[in-house]
Amino acid sequence: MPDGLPSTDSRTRILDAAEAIVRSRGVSALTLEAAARGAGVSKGGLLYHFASKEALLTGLLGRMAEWMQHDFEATVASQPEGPGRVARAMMAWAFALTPERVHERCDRAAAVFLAAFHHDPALLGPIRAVVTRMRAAVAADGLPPGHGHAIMAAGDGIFMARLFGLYTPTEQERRDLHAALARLLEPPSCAC
Amino acid sequence: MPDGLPSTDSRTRILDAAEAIVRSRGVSALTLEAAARGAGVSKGGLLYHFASKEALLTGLLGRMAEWMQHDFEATVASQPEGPGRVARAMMAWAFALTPERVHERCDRAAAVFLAAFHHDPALLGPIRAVVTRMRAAVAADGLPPGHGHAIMAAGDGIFMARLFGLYTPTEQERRDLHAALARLLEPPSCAC
DNA sequence: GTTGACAGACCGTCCGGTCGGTATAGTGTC
DNA sequence: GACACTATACCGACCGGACGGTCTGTCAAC
Repeated sequence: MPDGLPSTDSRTRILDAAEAIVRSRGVSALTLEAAARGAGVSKGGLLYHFASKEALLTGLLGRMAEWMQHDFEATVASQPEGPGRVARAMMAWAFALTPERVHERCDRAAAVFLAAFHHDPALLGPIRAVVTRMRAAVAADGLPPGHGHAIMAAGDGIFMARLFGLYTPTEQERRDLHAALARLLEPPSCAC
Repeated sequence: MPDGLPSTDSRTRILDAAEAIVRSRGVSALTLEAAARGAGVSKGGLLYHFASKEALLTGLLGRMAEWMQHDFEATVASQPEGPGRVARAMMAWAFALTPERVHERCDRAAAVFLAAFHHDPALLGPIRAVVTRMRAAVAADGLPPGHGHAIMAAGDGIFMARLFGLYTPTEQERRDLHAALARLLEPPSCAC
């Protein structure tokens, strides 16, 4: 056959299909049969690769945790060294100039989050580990205490807004938000 | 009979029980039977008051939206007038001195959020309306653009962290976070 | 002929929702 | 005040469908 889209291995296709289902039709639509159909395999085929629904979700989360870790590290590495480096990376991560990529990542993460959390909150363990590492990196960033965490919390907040579809900031609002948070990267105002 | 705890009306008891189930055992444990048992009525009794599961969730959300609106307005009213009043209220709301009350509200909101969202994201409509009003109030607050929204986003972020159990800031971290965000309430630093 | 990679019929359970019933309180009416 | 009727609040057996998971079968490749 001519190599088309389904040339990737079944495992990956199943994970992609599961993610797509949650994104488009919600957590409650993620059934084994639906994921199998989306990946072009039968239910039995899916269960051959993932022995249970929990295994499927674990696979989804593992992939995402790994990707988060790598992507975050890469973003930090792309920032110039010096105090606030990690915080700047955080802002670049959350407010990158190309919103499409941010939204893509955001939506995928949201889908995996919700699906795993609904099945069993304990499944979020790998994500918690990544977040803990991020928080540690932010805290040891050379900024005054709390500043990095404030930026991170704000990033989480707009993530959540998107997760639940609470609101979508306009481009201008995003820029203003970015500018406001950037103040936290500067040294505290002098007392003049 | 001596008026004891179950003196409240069944409707309220059912809503309370549903909330409690989601908080203690997760969204997937919220079944009509479980909620009925928790409220001390039968499944038929529950369905007498809430004709469907969706009606139950709508009731839960309506109650919470109403409470959010009232509580937020009261917090704003408790702040001194002037620029940044709404933003200060936001901070007081998210970082009140008594974490127990914040956590209580936070956990209840989280439970309702998740349950409704899982059933049908469209159910969050009333919450979206409240959030939209809050954002409008924050934007017309007299602060430089973006500053209020940054504070609000940070509050949302720590809410989400608690929602998913990602991390729990220590008391010191909360104070530092508060101090950092408080900088956004001050006029931008002078250029000295 | 053995193994890896599936297919798909089937089963048990669970859950939302229906429905016929019941106890109690209130209301008209003679 | 006895009786019929109605409405409210609730009970719980039952149904139908969906879903996770099992199991047997298939089939090409080595």
